Amino acid sequence: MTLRKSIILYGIAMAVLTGILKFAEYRFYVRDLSLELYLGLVAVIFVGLGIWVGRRLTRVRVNAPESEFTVGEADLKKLGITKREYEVLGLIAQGLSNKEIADKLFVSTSTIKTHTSNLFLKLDASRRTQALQRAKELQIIP
Amino acid sequence: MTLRKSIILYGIAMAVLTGILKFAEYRFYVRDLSLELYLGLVAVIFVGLGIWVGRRLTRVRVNAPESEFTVGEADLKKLGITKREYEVLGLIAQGLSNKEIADKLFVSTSTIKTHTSNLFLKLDASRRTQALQRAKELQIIP
DNA sequence: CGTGAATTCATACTTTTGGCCGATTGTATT
DNA sequence: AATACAATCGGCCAAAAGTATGAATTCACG
Repeated sequence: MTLRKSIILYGIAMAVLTGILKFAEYRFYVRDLSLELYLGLVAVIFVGLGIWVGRRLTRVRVNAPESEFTVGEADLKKLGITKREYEVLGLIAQGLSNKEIADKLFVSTSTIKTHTSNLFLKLDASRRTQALQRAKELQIIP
Repeated sequence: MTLRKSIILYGIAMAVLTGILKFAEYRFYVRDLSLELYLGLVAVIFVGLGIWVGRRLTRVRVNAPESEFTVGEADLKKLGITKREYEVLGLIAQGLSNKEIADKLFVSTSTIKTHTSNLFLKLDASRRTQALQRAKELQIIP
């Protein structure tokens, strides 16, 4: 998707360049604008284009560190953490109690306890705060 | 510092532009390169300049969020959190139990419980996980 | 020197959490 | 059909955490 966008982008850039050069060719015969003004216009246009391209390029580099929270679904599988367990983990991170989590997910506290117990096994923790710490280390939560 | 760099940057850009326009004025009389080639050269130069400027601009935006961590000692005072309490808060964030914290600080668990209770009051929390969440919100812990 | 804040500790009680058992249901997968 | 696993629930007990209250000590500051 990003690759395709780049291709389209460069295609547009080439088209614009060609168009400007064609216009320049036309200008070569007509010549009623001052050359300085003309060059200034071209310069401004291409500076703008350059900024746009530059931001495109850096946006990739910028988004890379930002999206280091592609919530490693691979890590989740590697640890054997299920969807439901991960959901519960998130709510624990929000500071909710078992009761509150149970109410929010429309299940009993027993179920939440089972999920948390399994989470502790998989995260090698014995307290929720420890589980949060480990989960942060493993970068499976923000 | 960033402002000064920007000023210098724009100064250089203006100088280059002026220089190119002057050269163009000269070219207007000499005219031995094809206009297309000349325009292409200008375009390339200014695209490069644009990219450079664009990256400068984005780099500022990138570095800003990185340095957003200054353990707001002002916030601590505003909340009335003491040094010892903050110390305990940090150990809670590391996933330690009251007993472990007590051992690490060479005090009794009673003391830790008192500190945590006071922390909960000041952070408007009633659980350690909730306290951690609030503390993160207030940016007094990473 | 007194005052207030911080730190320390204890006791008693309630709530929450965690560990350990077992069990049922539904849904894929083989 | 048989197996595996996710999700659900319950009970029981113990440990940890949290609440309330009171009190002793230390230490900075006016």
